[in-house]
Amino acid sequence: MTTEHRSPCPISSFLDLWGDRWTLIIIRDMLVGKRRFSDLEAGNEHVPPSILADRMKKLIALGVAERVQYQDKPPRYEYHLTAKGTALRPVLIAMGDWSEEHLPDRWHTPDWFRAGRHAPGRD
Amino acid sequence: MTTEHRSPCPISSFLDLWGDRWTLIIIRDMLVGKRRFSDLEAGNEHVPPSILADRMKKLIALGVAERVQYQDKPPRYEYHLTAKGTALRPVLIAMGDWSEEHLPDRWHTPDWFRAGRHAPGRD
DNA sequence: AAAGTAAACTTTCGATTTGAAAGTAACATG
DNA sequence: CATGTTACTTTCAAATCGAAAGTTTACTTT
Repeated sequence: MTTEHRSPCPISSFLDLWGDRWTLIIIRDMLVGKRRFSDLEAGNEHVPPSILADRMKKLIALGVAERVQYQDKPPRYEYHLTAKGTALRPVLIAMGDWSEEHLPDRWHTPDWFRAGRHAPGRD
Repeated sequence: MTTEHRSPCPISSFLDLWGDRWTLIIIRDMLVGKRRFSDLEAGNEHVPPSILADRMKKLIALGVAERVQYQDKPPRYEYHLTAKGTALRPVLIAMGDWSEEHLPDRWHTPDWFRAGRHAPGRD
């Protein structure tokens, strides 16, 4: 993966990496505490598994997530965000703020998300 | 244009609208004070004119920009952001902040951009 | 022991989107 | 009257998307 940037502008560079319809939705779900492929796949927006697999490879290649084996007998894996990944939270909050103010009938961003915590029930 | 949202989540709704490689770059340049098609086309990243035309139609349809005729004799038009459009600035700033911290050798977001002003020399 | 379930993916393939290049329309200028 | 400027549109091959089905490995149920 050649991480080529269209210009040295930090905004366009951000979009070079994350400017698509799915990647930041996956990051959102990981910030909420989801770790497993099937969990991420089953979200509200139904990421196709082909796209999810592709994006997880990209996240790992960019150092934003890590793949960890969490059991042996049937080999199973889960994903964790790195600090570089959790640092994306303010961007997602800003996006949510714009939508809540300018689009009708959107959900509210929960306080635990703003505060940097997981969804209640996850840890 | 059916503005269909994948879910009522404000983050995914934001990505339904702006989740691509070009639209927010165009918004960035408009926030910087660029108004004319040729100005927007000539930016650092070189938006193809076919994409620029398509995105401007979308911005207008969504109430984020307006098209104004600024001369008659050869009919010429320019674009202005609405309040709904300028409200995207905090999202772009958050994106830039992430890139400055996590990608090497990016430009710094200028203070006048953070402060909500145009580029020096534009008004 | 055969059948079914589950997790984590991969493969296939038609449809959509992208983006480079060239073309168009309406005038202005030299 | 030839060239330039602005604001686009058209064309088309290539890349990407995404729905559906298939694969692998191992455990669980009948």
